[in-house]
Amino acid sequence: MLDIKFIRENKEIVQAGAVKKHVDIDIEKLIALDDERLVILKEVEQLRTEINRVSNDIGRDQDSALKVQLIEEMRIVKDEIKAKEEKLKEIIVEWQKIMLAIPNIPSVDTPEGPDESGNQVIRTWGEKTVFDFTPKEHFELGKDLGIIDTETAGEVAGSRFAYLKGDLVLLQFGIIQMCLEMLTNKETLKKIADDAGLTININSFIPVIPPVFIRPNAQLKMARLMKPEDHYMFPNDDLMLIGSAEHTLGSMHMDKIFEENELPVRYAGYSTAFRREAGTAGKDTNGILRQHQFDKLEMEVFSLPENSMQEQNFLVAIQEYVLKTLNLPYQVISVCTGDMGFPDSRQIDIETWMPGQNKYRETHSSDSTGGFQARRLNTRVRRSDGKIEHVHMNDATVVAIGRVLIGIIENYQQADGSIKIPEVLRKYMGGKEFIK
RNA sequence: GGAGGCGUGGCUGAGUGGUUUAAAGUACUUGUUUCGAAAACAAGAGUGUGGGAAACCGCACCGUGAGUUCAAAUCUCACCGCCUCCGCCA
Repeated sequence: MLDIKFIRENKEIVQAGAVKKHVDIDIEKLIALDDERLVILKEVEQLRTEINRVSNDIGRDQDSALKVQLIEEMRIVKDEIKAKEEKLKEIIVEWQKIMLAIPNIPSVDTPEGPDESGNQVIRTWGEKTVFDFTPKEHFELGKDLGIIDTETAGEVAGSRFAYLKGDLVLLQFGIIQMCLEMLTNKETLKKIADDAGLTININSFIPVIPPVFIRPNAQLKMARLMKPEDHYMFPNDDLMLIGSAEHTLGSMHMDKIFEENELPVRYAGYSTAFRREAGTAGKDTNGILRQHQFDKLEMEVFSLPENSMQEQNFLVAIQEYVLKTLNLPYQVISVCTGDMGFPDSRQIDIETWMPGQNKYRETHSSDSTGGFQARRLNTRVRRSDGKIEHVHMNDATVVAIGRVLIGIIENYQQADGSIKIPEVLRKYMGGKEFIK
């Protein structure tokens, strides 16, 4: 959510931002409603002042005849307030509807574009893996090795589910373990920041296993995956399944105030993510690229406003460090206005080279939301001079399990159909060199 | 799932319808004192919102939402959360 004062003073910027994001909003209507809101608010407050003043007199007064008369008068004022408040309520309902529908404004360095075709490659790293045979896709390798079983999962749970088995499971937990060690090691974090040319406060990440259920009310404040059909809903319990750990990490501090010296607060949340994938029927149906259920390690950072841009650069540097450590070729993408998330001011994605498909596929995302989510969540910081303002929030993938596994399977595949285990992960797999 | 209790500012905690502008303590900020600190003493200070250049003024906020009343932290109802006990359970 944006600040109504900011909207009033910068309506051209807000309108232009929405147009770039292809979101329809009616700012003129909002401002007209807001004018009306302020007028009635003032009237209600004036009437209330009168009631407060007279009621105090009534409590103090001993003259019972006068009392009866004043009470009678106040009864009329009360009815007047009631009528005005009802009107006010109607206006606020309409007002909020528009406020919630206004997207965050894209940063100046965000490329403009209609959809993902407008995304720009910022940089690439690593050479595309070279094979002296024709590389296969992950689902074929996975099936032959008995480590991915989508057929049984299809019968048991339906499409877009899978059984991951054997060494692939050990590989998953090895990756997670490696990443958690990295995120809780100040020296490693400092090295990553230094290499990226960032001078930032190195608070290590706090590992979290968050709830996978969330109240729709809290989810609305995160402003993420907003269409109801994107989520698994449990109306009997007023709950929904999260689409990312971000949903329950970001809402951890709603209605809370940080002290300036606590920030940045960084979390690394490990959870299963659930997505209905409505409207993607027929897309990426093979294997584990696009699943209803996948595990993910996600970063969520609360920072001072002036540091949030650096913070996003840091998160991207961490993502690149992970891929470099695994020696997976990738490209970094600046996501354009037509493709970026509703609450984002700047979105950076990373696409990892998938030789089986012969293309880069999205494996990481990094969202800078500025104060947009924090305003909805009412998450603030008390500065050292006592002033209170909204924090800035960043979230970013460390590893999305299905997709990073595909990256390893396809890039590390051997002519005989086995998969070489990246050296850094072998210590988590009993020293094993190959999955075969 | 059943029974009981509780929810007040950063924290502790008083307040059961009307000079309550939410007591007091603590933590916090500033000052006095000191070579410096501690201690002591003094003063200041909640959040949001509307108006104002500012000083300041108004309104709202005691888990959330409705209601009763001239007047609600206080009474009523619903919901949420926490605690204790019982039941069930990895």
